Order: sequence, then structure tokens, then C-alpha cells
Amino acid sequence: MKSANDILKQLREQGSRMTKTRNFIVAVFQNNNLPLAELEIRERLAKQGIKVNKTTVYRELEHLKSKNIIKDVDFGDGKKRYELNGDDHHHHLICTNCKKVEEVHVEDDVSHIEQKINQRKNFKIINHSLEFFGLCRNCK
Amino acid sequence: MKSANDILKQLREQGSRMTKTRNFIVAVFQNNNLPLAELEIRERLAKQGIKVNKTTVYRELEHLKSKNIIKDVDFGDGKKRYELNGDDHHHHLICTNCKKVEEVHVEDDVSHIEQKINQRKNFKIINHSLEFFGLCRNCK
DNA sequence: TTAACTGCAAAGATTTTGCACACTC
DNA sequence: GAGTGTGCAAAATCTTTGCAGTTAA
Repeated sequence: MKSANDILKQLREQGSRMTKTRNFIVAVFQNNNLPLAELEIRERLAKQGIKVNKTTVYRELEHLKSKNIIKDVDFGDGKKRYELNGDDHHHHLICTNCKKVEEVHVEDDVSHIEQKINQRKNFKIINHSLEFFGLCRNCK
Repeated sequence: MKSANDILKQLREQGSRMTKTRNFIVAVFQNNNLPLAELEIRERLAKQGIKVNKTTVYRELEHLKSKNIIKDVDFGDGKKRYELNGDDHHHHLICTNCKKVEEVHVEDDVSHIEQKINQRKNFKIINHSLEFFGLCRNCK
């Protein structure tokens, strides 16, 4: 995983300014390696005594996404979530009972599916969403 | 695919009443074999001169879902979508340019992935979401 | 200095709730 | 008649926009 410093350096090189809010939000993603929604980010900041306006968080998320620092992850619950856009592509196991999120690596199999689709359909796949819902070891 | 009559019969047997609105909404799903959001349903009804309140549509969607007539499909755009819950499991190719939706059948490969996960993780998968985004033959 | 960033209030979009009335069975 | 279904208004959530003021470089 990229260090927070690497990320901030990358942002600086792309013309972003170093602000307190930006630093803290990047740190939140570093310290919580799972998809986060706006309110969850603000709550984590609040625990550290940092008060940020929700508009600012939404705008910072758009900004980090446009710089490819973070990417969308959708749990289908109507909230926008994002996580660090690292090298390791992974998907999620989401416990519908306790809401815990685990990572799972099945990217090779998904690429295989995409190749099959490319062969059979005249469709250029750019992206996919794949999340698994069920019960974790504690809840099942 | 089940006929509209089969569906209405099934609903009747499960205690649902036959109302004008329910009949029309089931027909919309029959005639549009792709995931639909609340407003899209109401627009299709409006074209037939049928005016239904949005609250009623939301409630009917919940009702049909609880009876397993329809199921959730999430395109990650913040809208709740549903489609008929037929025998053929399929996924979708969504053109990010023209918004066209195609079906694609890769359920066998997905089952294979789920089996792998069951072996490796102590997690009981109940459901998954899998959609592909990209450019269709016309837009690429 | 100046372009990027921030906060606040207000507006938008989607979905849900409460309540009175209507209709199916 | 009883209980399900419907419409309307209002509220609840989540997200975006406009604008004025602040800050990093």
C-alpha cells in the first residue's frame, strides 16, 4: 500500500494544495482500509476532534477520485462509498447482519469472465462492480 | 419467463389483492425485461394514460419484492432498481454513454467463484451484485 | 496575489412515513 | 365488514449548488 506521504506527494505534483482537511481525510483512508461513506469519514474525524463541513468532505471525495487516489465502491444501500485505489484489486464480503466488511481476491476469475464477454459480445468493459452479501463467521 | 397471469395467480395465492395498479406494474415488468427504477415505471404507466402516485409505486415495489416476484438490481447511481425474478440468473452490461442495458449470462462462472470463497473464507454468501460498465457496440 | 479551498444555507433528488379515504375479497 | 391498498402532504436521507470569505503557494 502507498504511504500517506506518497499519496500527498502525488497530489502535490498534480497541483493539489496541502490543506489540513485533505491531509486528515487521506489519513482516514490509510487507517481504515475499507469503503467509507461521507458520514463515516466525518465521524472518524470528529473522534480526533476535527470538525469538517459535510460539503467539504463531499468535495474532497470528488477531488481525490478525480486524482485516482480513491475509487467508488457501491454496497447498494444508496450511499456513495470510496476506498483507496491501490494496486491490489479486490472485492468485498459484506455481512448483512453485523455489517462487517472483509476483502476477497477473485480478480483473476473476474478477468476471465470479462475476456469471455469480450469474445461473445461486442461490448468494451471498462469497469465492474462485484460485491458478495451474506453472513460472516460470527453471524451465521 | 413466467406469464403475467402466472405471476398474478401466484400473488393471489399468497394473499395479495388484485388491484389495477398491481396489474399494471406487473405488466410493465413483463414488457420491459430490464431493471427499472420508480420514476421509469411511473413514466411507462403515464404513457398508457395511467396515473399512479409515487408512494404507491414504492410500496408496490416493496410488496412485489417481498413476494419474490422482483429483485433488486443496483447500477450504483443511487436509485433503487428492480427486475423480474425469473429462473435465468443473469447480469448486465451497462453502456456508460447511451445507458443501454444488455443481459449477459455468466452465472456458472460466478458460482465457481462463490464456491472458491466458501472454501477459503468462513462466510456464507447469500447474494451478490455483479454489473459490468463500459461501451456498447454503437458507442465504442 | 490568486486560484484553490472551506463553510453555511438553501435547494435537489430519492425514498419513507402518517393519516384519511377507497377498494377488494 | 375487515383488512389491504391508495393518494397527498410532509418529513427524512443523502448529495449538490451558490456565494462569500479564507488560505496555501
